[in-house]
Amino acid sequence: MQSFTEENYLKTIYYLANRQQGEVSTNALAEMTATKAASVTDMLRKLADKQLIHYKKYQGVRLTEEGERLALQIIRRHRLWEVFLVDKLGFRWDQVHEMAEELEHIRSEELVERLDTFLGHPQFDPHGDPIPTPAGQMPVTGYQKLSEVVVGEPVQLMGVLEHSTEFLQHLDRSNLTLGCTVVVQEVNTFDRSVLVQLVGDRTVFISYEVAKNLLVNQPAG
Amino acid sequence: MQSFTEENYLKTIYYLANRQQGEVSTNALAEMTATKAASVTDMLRKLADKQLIHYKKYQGVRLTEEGERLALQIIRRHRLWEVFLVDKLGFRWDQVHEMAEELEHIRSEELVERLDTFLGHPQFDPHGDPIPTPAGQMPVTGYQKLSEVVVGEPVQLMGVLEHSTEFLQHLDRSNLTLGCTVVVQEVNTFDRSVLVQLVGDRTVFISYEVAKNLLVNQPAG
DNA sequence: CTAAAAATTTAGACTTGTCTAAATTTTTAT
DNA sequence: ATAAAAATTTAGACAAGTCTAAATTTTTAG
Ligand SMILES: [Mn+2]
Ligand SMILES: [Mn+2]
Ligand SMILES: [Mn+2]
Ligand SMILES: [Mn+2]
Repeated sequence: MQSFTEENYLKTIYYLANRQQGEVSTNALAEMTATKAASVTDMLRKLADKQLIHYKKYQGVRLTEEGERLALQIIRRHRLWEVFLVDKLGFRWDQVHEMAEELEHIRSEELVERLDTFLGHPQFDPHGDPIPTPAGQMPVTGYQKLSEVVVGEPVQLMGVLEHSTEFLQHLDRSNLTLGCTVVVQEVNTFDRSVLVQLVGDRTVFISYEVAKNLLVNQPAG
Repeated sequence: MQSFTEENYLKTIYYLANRQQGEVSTNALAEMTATKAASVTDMLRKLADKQLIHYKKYQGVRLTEEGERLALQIIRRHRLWEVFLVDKLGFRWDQVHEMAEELEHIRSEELVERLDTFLGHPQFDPHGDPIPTPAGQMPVTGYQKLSEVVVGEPVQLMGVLEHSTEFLQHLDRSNLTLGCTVVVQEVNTFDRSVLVQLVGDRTVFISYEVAKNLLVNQPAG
């Protein structure tokens, strides 16, 4: 049984490992968890003792199989609670992350599985992130960033890489919602901003900063 | 902002104060929280510093107005989550207490109020306990114990005083569900056990140990 | 290759909530 | 009324998780 803190470290290691190559560094963890490197080192020793991470001093860290299984379980809980908060309680997608940060630590296998059933076995959370399976597998999605899409290709908005309230509210104000279809009309080489056609709606200007945080999917075909 | 531990102490003080007269003792708190008296003393000093309790050394403890408001807020959350677990997720009434012990500490005013709305503003939890108002008022119920009901009076089963899994499952096995109407047919003076007629069903034998933990209401009239 | 910079770990300390053992206060019983 | 018992508090300690400052190791640059 892990503490809240240990669970948060596991989850953070998982995220960092999946957005760089190779081992996760002490400093990266310190920044992400808003603590100091010395504190991270202490925790890494503890997680290594519990066989949840592979850890060699000065060499960075990697989850063990068991550690990854636990991390995915926590992410599953987080994302299911986010679906609950949006679908059932009517929160907006920019309001739910902090509450899910607490709810994800509620410990009961049966609670999570009943919640999953109650929600209709959703595949994605309100931000388009895939929900890991009960067995601890992360579904793979073949999404690419909107910033990499070529002119003329109709694509569907499937997810976001940035989860801050500010970013999500900015998307709302731009009428960009998950599932909507867009066509890139123009890419400015100077600042890499793009002009997109919201199918059945208006045209929207999207900065590179925003475009590189939007995930899209080619519609079938 | 209080820690989980502080919240649990406040809740426990509230419960103990409402089932005895006057001040709550250090030992009673130690037993209820499964800690030692010395630990309780330390916490009482902290809660007194925060003005959540009235505390004089050796003289027992009493909630301040603010302390009571917080205690009732926590009890409100606990009971609403229990309703959610039973009504929405389909748990049995004997399965939900432990999960609610964790869920009650999730901090978000808006979450609780949206949950309340989602559940249809329930007045009672799955054990018949009244749900405190958002403003922190505990509704009063004029229930009496089944052990005090006289022969011949039809009464309705409204709540339980004991919440253990064993007790609740025992009631299930006896076909005693909240809301059912019963008539006491016989009271054995020797052991105070009672024989009751389950209206529209069979006759059930109820020991004093069980009867004194069942709360009933006179049906209108 | 080697010295400076950067990253990481170690040492020692603090906070929260807990404990045991000892001291103190209150209650109970003769 | 007073001694014994019971309840409570104090003293000193510990584990978890954090911090700052100092020491160590690795990386980077010249
Ligand atoms: Mn989130
Ligand atoms: Mn999410
Ligand atoms: Mn309960
Ligand atoms: Mn209850």
